[in-house]
Amino acid sequence: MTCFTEIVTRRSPLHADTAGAVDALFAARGRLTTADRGQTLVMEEQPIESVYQISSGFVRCCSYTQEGQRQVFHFAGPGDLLGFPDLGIWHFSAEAVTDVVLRSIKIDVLEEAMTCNRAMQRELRRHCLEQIAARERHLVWLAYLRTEDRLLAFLEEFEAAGSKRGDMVELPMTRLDLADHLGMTFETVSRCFTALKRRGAIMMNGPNMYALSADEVSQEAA
Amino acid sequence: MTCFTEIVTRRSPLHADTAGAVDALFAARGRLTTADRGQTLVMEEQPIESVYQISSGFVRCCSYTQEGQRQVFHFAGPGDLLGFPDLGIWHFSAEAVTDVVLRSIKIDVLEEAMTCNRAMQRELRRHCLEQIAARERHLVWLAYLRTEDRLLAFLEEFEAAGSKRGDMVELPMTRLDLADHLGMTFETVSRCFTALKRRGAIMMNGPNMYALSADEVSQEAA
DNA sequence: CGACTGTTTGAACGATTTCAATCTGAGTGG
DNA sequence: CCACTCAGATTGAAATCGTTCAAACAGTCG
Repeated sequence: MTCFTEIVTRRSPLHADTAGAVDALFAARGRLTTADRGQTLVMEEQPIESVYQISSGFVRCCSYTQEGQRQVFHFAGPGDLLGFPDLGIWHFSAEAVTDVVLRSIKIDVLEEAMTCNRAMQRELRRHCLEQIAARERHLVWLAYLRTEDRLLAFLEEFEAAGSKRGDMVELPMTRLDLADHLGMTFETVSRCFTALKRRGAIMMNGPNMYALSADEVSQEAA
Repeated sequence: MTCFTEIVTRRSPLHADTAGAVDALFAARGRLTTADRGQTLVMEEQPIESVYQISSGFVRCCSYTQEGQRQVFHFAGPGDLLGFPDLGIWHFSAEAVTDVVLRSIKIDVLEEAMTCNRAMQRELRRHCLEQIAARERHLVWLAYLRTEDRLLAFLEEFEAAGSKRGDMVELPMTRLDLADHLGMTFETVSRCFTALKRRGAIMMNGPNMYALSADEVSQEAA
């Protein structure tokens, strides 16, 4: 119906039954905006004026400690929403990992659209729940997986999120971005890629294209 | 007004302006229930029939990996809510860390109360946002803090959450509970307590009563 | 062809886990 | 009242994993 066919593939199964109301709102009232690689879209603590849906490209959602260390919570891609459970101020910064195209709508347009719209409220609530679930999965990775398996878990989730092109998946982010997401140094990320290749868990074509090997995936299923 | 004076102290500042609607609902329609230490209140994946507010005692919210490892996301105490952003099924297990008293209300009573009640909807949304923020703080601890500071960060947050009694704070949970929360082994938790004592960051009275030392707190403020 | 950014690799060091032993306090039964 | 038991807590020593610091490599843009 709309032009979001490939976009919706990044959504979690949770959204399957209700997805649509928010997409429709962005399709109807979203203003197209662009941002260059490296540009900061929104900053933590700033007041929210608009909320966004990514059309193409990738964004890292992150925050910084007093010591200047960066924690990347999420790499948002096509179809993903930015700013949703937030009230009043952004609770993270969003920075373009690649050139990005997004649709924006004013926050009061969204709030108004949500009033008395049970479907949209429910969609928002599911979105919050999925955010929490994602953070908790992430927490388990950091707490229990050694670095190599942590990276593999990420690669699997990233592929499953729908970023597959043909038989290989392209990583839009650098080793340092991954390191700040996975709680390790970029050297360790690099070493883990090497180890996963050697172990036969993945194949790579250059530093940014990978494919999970079939037996590794079925191992996970078992 | 109600009997929740000391309970509300565990709430985050975020709630300050809107807190009340949900508390009032629990006060009016909540059924008192009890659970013994060790008892599982709700299990991950099970359908939600009721949601809860803790009156007294502590509960650990956690999930288990296939390998049986446990990740404790949150220790919920007096005033805290259980089951809120969830839709349909519990997304974590809740187990009593101490004997617990809680109020429960049927899920459809809550859903009905939320309909057309903007204040309650807003309160729920803030609650979701606070949950996400808490998970993200937690993620930063695991990614960037070494074990000793991770434990200290927890002790500070736990005291700030309002569990202070007199000048000492009582820890209701075991070293293993803490370990599964902080992503380390219980031996390391124990060693960290010893190190923090030696460093002068905390004082202890038995293994479960602690007080943060004043200069350590002001260090954090600086 | 440099210059630059991002990636890979090596070696020494340090932090945390693992495995094992010991200690403490609360509750129980004689 | 005391010895016994048991769960939880503490401590030690060796082994492992990840970081740090340093150097080399690759691809891209002027």
